[in-house]
Amino acid sequence: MSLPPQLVELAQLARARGARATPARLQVLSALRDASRALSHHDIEAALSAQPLDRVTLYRVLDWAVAAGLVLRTTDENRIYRYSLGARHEAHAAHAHFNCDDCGRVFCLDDVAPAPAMPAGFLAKRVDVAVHGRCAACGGCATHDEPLP
Amino acid sequence: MSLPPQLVELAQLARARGARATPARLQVLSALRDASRALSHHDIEAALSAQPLDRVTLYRVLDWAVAAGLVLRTTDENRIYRYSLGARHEAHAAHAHFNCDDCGRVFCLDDVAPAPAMPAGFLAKRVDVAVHGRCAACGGCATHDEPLP
DNA sequence: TAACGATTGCAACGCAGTTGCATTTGATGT
DNA sequence: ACATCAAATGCAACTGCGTTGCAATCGTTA
Repeated sequence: MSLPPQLVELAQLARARGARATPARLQVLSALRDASRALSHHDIEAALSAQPLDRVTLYRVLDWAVAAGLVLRTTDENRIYRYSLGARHEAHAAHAHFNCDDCGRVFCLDDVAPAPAMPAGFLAKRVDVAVHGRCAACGGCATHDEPLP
Repeated sequence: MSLPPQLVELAQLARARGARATPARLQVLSALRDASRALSHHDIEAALSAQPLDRVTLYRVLDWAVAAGLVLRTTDENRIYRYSLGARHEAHAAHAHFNCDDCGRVFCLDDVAPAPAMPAGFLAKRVDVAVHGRCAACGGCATHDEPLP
């Protein structure tokens, strides 16, 4: 069983996490990698329509990928999960994300924003910073494209 | 049909917005006012179990209250709406919220955090800062939880 | 108080995500 | 190459939040 070249890398990713490199996983990861935006469950189903995947299997593959740290899951404004390939962000005391309004992708920002001042008596445990705008790939400010993280 | 004193104020609120001061609305607003935390649909149903309200009516009352700016609706980590009595916050270029992990209430922070540094080519349009922790009413500073580093 | 339109209750629906279980299959040891 | 077995899949049915359509009811205003 020789794998298409664009999938061997993904297969290694899966196996490196102690999981099987199944067609379902490779197809889903591949679809996410090729996507120009963060995909919903429906989007992925549509992208894989050539080789249909069971709804439940897709959910389980996505759960696995998120747990394995291969995929980032976000909740959009309509309370729908959207998935994008990307590194896991460990639980930080503070972390910052960039959400592209155009393609929906999520980027982890290296820079950690300082916590705003708290009113008296308030205890801040974690600060989530979500920056919304346009990423470089979508022409944020008409400069050079940056490679994806 | 005289109104209990604790409801007349709410009735005026409703009528001031061109809406009828119906029992359903007064009960829901009253429950939210008395709550020590942000309530989900279920929480409110439970709080009104003495005088049951149709599920749909509750959804519609809440939709109305949110649209009228009487109630703040947030989505919790499980993609469930939670409602709390409070003023509507208009769209800012940047705004900061404090979410209490204990009571679930949401507070608007006056202080606006500066945007973190953007990678080249990224355009930041809006920065949402969500601080999670414990509010003063829940004893934020009286605990031994680790503060931010 | 009568009338009208806003509001409610009911029933049925839609959709995202989950669970249980029998079957299949990728990786491993021989 | 082949047998093995836990991991992964597919199917079916289910849960739970939220919505829609419509007829009946009720708050407000004249």
